[in-house]
Amino acid sequence: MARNKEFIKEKALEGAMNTFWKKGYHDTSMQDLVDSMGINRASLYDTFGDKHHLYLQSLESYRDINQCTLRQLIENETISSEKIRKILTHLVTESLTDSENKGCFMTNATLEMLPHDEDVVNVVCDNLINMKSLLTEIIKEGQAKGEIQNPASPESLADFVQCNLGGLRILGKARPTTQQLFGIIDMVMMVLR
Amino acid sequence: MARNKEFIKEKALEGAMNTFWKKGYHDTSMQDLVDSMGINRASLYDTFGDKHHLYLQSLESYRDINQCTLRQLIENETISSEKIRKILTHLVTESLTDSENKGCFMTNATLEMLPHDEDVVNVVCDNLINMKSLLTEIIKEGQAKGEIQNPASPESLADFVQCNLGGLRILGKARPTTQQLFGIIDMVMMVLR
DNA sequence: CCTATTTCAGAATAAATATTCCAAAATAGG
DNA sequence: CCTATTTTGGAATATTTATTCTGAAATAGG
Repeated sequence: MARNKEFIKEKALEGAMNTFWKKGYHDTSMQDLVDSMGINRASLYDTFGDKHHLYLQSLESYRDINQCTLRQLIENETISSEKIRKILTHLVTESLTDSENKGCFMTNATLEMLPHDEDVVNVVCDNLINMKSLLTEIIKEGQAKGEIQNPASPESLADFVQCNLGGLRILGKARPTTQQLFGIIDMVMMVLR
Repeated sequence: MARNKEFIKEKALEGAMNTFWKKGYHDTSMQDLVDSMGINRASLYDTFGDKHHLYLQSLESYRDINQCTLRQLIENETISSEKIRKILTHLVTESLTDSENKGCFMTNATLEMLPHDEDVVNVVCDNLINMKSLLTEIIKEGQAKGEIQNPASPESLADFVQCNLGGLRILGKARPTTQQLFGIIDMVMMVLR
């Protein structure tokens, strides 16, 4: 029995996510958020809480979207090693084509907010664990089917792939060349064999 | 024919470097810098220019110190592949032992300031090029001596190692385990063979 | 010992910041 | 149509910010 919101929460959150993604936490002002979310100051505080709480919700939203995108990306691929390649290629392609070159919000958040922000630590570690278990699963399956012949443990190989995903994110920020990034992918794939 | 400075420029710059390293550019206030550098506001502006200029000098200083440390680290090692291992191990050890877990200033700067800050782009790319040529040199030498048997081009292998150095920096921030990071080193060394 | 010049200490400034407040607008249920 | 309740717009507030200014302190060279 009252007035209705004039905006869609998810749309507004998407605006916040893009701004935090592009500018990071400390360089984003509430004014930036008011602009990019397309809602009023009071509505912002009322619906999302303060800046830090909104940042957390943005990061969690990014994590969910990303996990979902990745799983969709590989669901129709039958060869396990090719699943890994698709994940790596997806990241590299994103790095090379994003005109704003924002990188990965999760990685950006890791380097900006860790180790001091406990809340962000939780989201980042949660994401890292999810990602690792996805990779481990794929690798385990690949070893069983003989598509991945490296005899190291699936966990170790997953760590290795995850390390390279992070490294590609960094290199992707610093005027990378296409061949440089795809060369690294080939090298990683060679390791899995 | 005038008053002398009451501080040592290099010492003051070291204080600034540590603060920017720990907190990043945007979360560091001039007050933080006045405190950590142990000098007066007016002296700071007079000697180092504004905040951005001071940041640049701090980053350049970090780059120089780091390059120097790395070259010293490997100068007494005769086996090329072991030089690479020493570089990787040095980074991991630093990540695991730094009580503040600051990570690498250069990597932090890359994710915080790129792609928009042209001045930082220059320092970062310069450092990346230096690092790559160091790695390439070592790998080329190792291949010639048969200590590195992977037949890929030294440049590609250098890219690969550099990618993993970056990845380790990220993983090193998020509650890593010792075995996880050293496991990745073993995997990278296995690739070089 | 002067004095020209630089450094220093901290107050002053002006802009940006995150957050709160208040009154007007909207609306769902009676 | 009321009215209780929520949302909204934007002004208000109180910090914090980077930078500049002013005048006193120090000192090297004459």
